Parts: sequence; C-alpha cells; structure tokens
Amino acid sequence: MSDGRKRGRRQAEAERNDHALLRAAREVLAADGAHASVAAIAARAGVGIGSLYRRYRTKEELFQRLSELSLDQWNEAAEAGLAHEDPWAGLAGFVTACVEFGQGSLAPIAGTIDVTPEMWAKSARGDELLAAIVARARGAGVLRPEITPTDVSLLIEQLGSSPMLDQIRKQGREDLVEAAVAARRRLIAITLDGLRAVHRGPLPGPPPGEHLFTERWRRDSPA
Amino acid sequence: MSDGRKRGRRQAEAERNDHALLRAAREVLAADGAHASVAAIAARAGVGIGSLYRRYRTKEELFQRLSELSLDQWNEAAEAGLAHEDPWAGLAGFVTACVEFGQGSLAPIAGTIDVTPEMWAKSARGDELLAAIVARARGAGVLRPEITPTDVSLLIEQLGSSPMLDQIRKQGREDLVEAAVAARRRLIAITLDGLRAVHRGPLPGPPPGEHLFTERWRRDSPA
DNA sequence: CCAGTTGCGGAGCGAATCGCTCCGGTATAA
DNA sequence: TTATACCGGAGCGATTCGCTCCGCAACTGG
Repeated sequence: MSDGRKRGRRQAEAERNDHALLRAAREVLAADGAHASVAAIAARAGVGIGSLYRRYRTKEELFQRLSELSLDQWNEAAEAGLAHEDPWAGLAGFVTACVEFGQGSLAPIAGTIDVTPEMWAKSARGDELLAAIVARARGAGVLRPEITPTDVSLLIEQLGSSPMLDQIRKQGREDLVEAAVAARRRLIAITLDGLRAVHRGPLPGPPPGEHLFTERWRRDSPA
Repeated sequence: MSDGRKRGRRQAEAERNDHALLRAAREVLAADGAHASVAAIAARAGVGIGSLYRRYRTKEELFQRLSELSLDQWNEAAEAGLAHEDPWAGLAGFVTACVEFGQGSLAPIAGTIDVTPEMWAKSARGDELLAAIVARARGAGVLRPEITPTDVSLLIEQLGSSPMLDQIRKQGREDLVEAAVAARRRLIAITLDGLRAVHRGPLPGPPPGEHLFTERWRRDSPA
C-alpha cells in the first residue's frame, strides 16, 4: 500500500502516458479549438484511446485536469513574478510566461466543462497573485496607472492564442514554427511597451469589469 | 436584359438574403471557427439552406466570396488611412478599423479553401497599401523604426480574433458584448501605444518574414 | 519455463452532424 | 386564374463523434 518511490515498469509507462496525454491535449486544443477530439489527442500522444479512457473516465475529466494544470502554471509564473526584485520585470516575465506556455489554448473549452472546486480555488489564488503583481508595479510607478488586473488578464488571453501559430502547427509546417514564435515575441514586447508608464494619451473608455472573465466559465445555458 | 434600377420584389429579397448570408457567415465563423456549418450560417441569416445553395454552389464558394469582401474592407480602410492627413492617425485608424470589423474571423478558413485570382489580386493591392501606410508613418518619425509591415499585419490578425468576444457571443450573452468591445478597444489602444516612436528598448529578435502570412493560405498538403 | 496479472492498442457501436439535393408550398406576375 | 420564380427545410449518404470492449503483449512471481 506504500506509494513511495518503488514502482513497476508498467506504472512508469502509465505515468509517462499520462503526461503525454496532457501535453497532447493542449496541443490539439490549440490546433483544433472546440473541435478537438479524443481520438486526435490519443493519437498525438502516441497512445491508444483505451489508455486515455483508463486514466480519465470522460473527455470532460481530462479537460478539467488540464485546466487545473494550466492554473497551476499561471500561479507558479505569478509567484515567480512577485519574487522578482524588479516590479516591471516581474510583471513582464509573468505575462510573457503565461502567453508562451499556451495559456490561451484553453479558451475554447470555457463554458463547455463544469468548473471543479479545485479549479475555482486555484483560480481565486491566481486572481490574488495577479492583483499583487499589478499593484506592486503600479506602486513602483512603472505601470501606467489606469491599467487594471483585468486589463492584464484580457491581454494575456488575447496574446495567448495565436491564430497564426495554431494554424501553422495544424498544417504541419514545423519549418515555420520558429519564425512564428519569434514574431509573436515581438508582438508581446510591443504590447508590454504599451503598458509602461511614460507620457501618453488616455485610454479609451473605463476599465473593463472582471465579469468579462468570470462569467464565461458558466455552462452553456439551454438558451 | 437591362440590369438597371428596376427590379422585382423577389430579386430585392434575394439580394437582401445574400447580404444577410455573408454577414451571418462571418459571425458564425467567429463563433464556431473551422467548425462552422452551412446550416448554422443559413439559420443565423434567417434563410433556408436551399436559398444559400441557390446563391453559392458550394460552401467553399461562399467562403471565397466572403474572403474577397474582407479584402475589400481591408483595402478601403487602408486607403482611408493613407488619405488621412496625419500619418499616425492614419495608421492607427487603419489598424483599429481592421480589428473591429472582424478581419481576424477569417483566419480559421485559411488553407481550407482555394485562393482565387481575385483574392490574390486584392491581397497584393492590400500589401502595397499597408506598406505605404507604414512607410509614411516611419518617414514622419511617429512609428518606431524597426516595425515592419508584416509586424502590423500580424498585429491586426492577433487582435482581430478575440477569444473573449467570440465566446461571449457564442454563449448568447449579448449583455456582455458591449463591455467586451470596450475592453478590447483598450487593448488596441495599449498595443498602438506600444508601436509609437518614443525612447524604448529594442524589440527581441529580427523582424518577421512575410512568409508567415502568405504561406498559410496554401491548401492543406496531403501530409 | 510457465501461468497469472496488468496495462495496452484500436476495431467498432450508436448517435450526432456534416455538406448538399430536391421538392412541396407560397407570393408575385401576367 | 394559370404560370412562374423563389422560398424553406426534410432528408440522403457519408463522415465523425465520444466511448466500450476485447484480444494481445509485456512483465512478474514461482
């Protein structure tokens, strides 16, 4: 009953398969959007469909697990950002990290799966961390003052799904991926520069409400 | 045989249906991505499937026509931008216009339809206009000098598909749409500020090649 | 060397959805 | 009224979906 270090070779393979499945799920979601099928995910992971369903009882359960891991990544990046001594570098690093590890690829499943208590908890933690990062940068005078945490969330979501990159990958043009990643890195940098506190004109309209973020994770209403 | 002003009521209805179909097609594409079905498009237009297929012989033909119209919108916005007396306002207006009329919603069909000669021609014209806008802004010293036309194209594409807005619409939360549009307008403004010429650090990496744009419209290779 | 056990891949099921055809019905024109 | 033009949508065959189930290979303890 000890679940300590010692594992059989079969268990080790199962564990590798699990990781491969989660990684594949994110990739296929990015490529196919809401369209993503379990068969495609299993194939991409180099694993049989049967193995997928031994690990997760349904497609929804797989996506819920994936969402949790994504929230963990967000929170780790946020803690790293807060830990950075320079408030601006901390914010910029956090945003860049979230964008680059594909935070946005989960957007298409928002509203199609139930939100587990774990997801809510991790999400709440993420909100706190983000608020702290933004507050610190603003306090240091390096962030233009009208920027809110929700602005930053939306910005991460906006940059996090790259139609260009997703489509290039879908077409299997691996030769273009490197250039696309580099091009997006420029866009991130441009956008971050737009966030910095220098003499600027005002932004249009009032800051966005955070309901733009939270409301969308409700299940589809029967209309 | 004269196709002058005088038309029957039935022809007028057919024409209205055509416009409704094109508008619906863009909306459904934004909401459902590559997934978009002709049934959904016809329903959204308030038109029978039969009417859609009387106007367009195939789904592909509808999408080709839609692409042409989108390129027309791009070109008109570009000409308006060039005509603006202030180079910066011209560029900013062009980018904003392209983003807001949903240029990005066509991204999911890139590579799934054949590119017609008309599309190539309009696209080439658009490239010229964009290059002129960018060159003029740079010449006036209002655009940070390392920005290329491809940077601007990618930026428009990136901002043009809003996961947030698309999903809100898909969920039928019309009450949130206004706030979402306003929130995106802030992001556009932030990003445009990032493009302006003021004292800044350098952008990471070399400028992106334009093949990132053109290559993706090839048909899916049989792999 | 041999059962016994464990996790594996994927054929295939019923249901849903796809692009598209075709026809009965209705408003307009003569 | 009859003839015509155009409409909506039922329904076709094909495809794809999430998921079940089972035969097989790989490892294990004796």
